[in-house]
Amino acid sequence: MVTTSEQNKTPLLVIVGPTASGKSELAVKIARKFDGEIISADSRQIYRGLDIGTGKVKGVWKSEPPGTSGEVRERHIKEVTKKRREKIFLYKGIRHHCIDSAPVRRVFTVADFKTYAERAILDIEGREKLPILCGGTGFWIDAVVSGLTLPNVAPNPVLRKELVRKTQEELLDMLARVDPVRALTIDQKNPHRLIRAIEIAAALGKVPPSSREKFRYDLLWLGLSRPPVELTVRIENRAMAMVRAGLIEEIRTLRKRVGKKRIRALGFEYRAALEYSEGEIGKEELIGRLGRETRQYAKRQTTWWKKNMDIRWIRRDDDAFEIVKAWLAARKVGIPDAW
RNA sequence: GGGGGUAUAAGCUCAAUGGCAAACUGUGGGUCUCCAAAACCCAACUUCUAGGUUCGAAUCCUAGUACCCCCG
Repeated sequence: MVTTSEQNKTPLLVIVGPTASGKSELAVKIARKFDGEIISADSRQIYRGLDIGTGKVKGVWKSEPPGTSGEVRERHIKEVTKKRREKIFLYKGIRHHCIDSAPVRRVFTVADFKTYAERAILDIEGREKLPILCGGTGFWIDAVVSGLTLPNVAPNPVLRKELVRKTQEELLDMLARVDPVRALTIDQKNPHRLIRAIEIAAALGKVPPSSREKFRYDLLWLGLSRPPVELTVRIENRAMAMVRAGLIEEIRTLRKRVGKKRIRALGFEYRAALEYSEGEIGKEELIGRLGRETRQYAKRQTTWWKKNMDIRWIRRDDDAFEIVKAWLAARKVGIPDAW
């Protein structure tokens, strides 16, 4: 039997698609069929308390039955006692990772996600299950699967506070002085990026060149696409469903825990819902905005994935099953490149 | 019936001493080394209608149309 390099790598199924395309449900179906676990790649479902506005699946937290996790027995008794009631997030019987992993108050970054997701993949691999990375945040997915190396510089709130007061020109000047190379390649009118680059340069002297690690995974990219009209309808329905499901109540609960500024940073649904709960806009406008802004977002997502030629776009669940089946079979036999 | 006012992009708010018709929202396309549902970039579409004055009109003049206000 031919052993290919692909076989030595961890298999990783990646499922992408615009919001409201139904990729979460597809991922669950695939997980059930092929014995997998899901890693959510969603920059906001990572937070506890953001459920309705993020379209989080209605899973439940359950204590892991004793003995399920092999490593638990290996641990020292004391530690076992402390950690014995490890909780897992289950939806339709499928374990989900990277959901409810951080408090809203904290800012969870791509770098954090990369760490968490990689740990989850190892964990799933240890249980000999198929890891399925599924979500709408393209940047987060790429950071994990394409091995994007992020400079090891944590956000510096003190420096940022100082920098946000500066104009875009001043920021560009500052960056040009410390790192003229990066100043040329950067999105020069984008204050966010300028601040981040200055922050990195302040810590490391200059911004390291963008680099990619070697591929560690044997990837299968699946993209769930919908005809534009159908997606629009799904998005409109989703907007109304969100309000009906209690988006406003969710905002009120959040308001007790964090300030308005933080809520606004949690995405357009939360910005709009906040304005509604403050009486600044009516219900009709709220729903209208949710629909419109979701459509715009879906477009940005599509733009992100457009250039990724590895994605196999499918429309029906059955097509996805076929492709996954063939991929797994090929791995077993050792066909180097089934596609 | 008489008097006064307003009219600028698909929409809304609305800018332009008689001198290249802007901004906002939306729409379409795009960017991406740590808040990425974020932030940013590019593009297309406009002066109510018809005349007149002028080298040149969104702007000044005349008439019309629509809407608003006041007096009958």
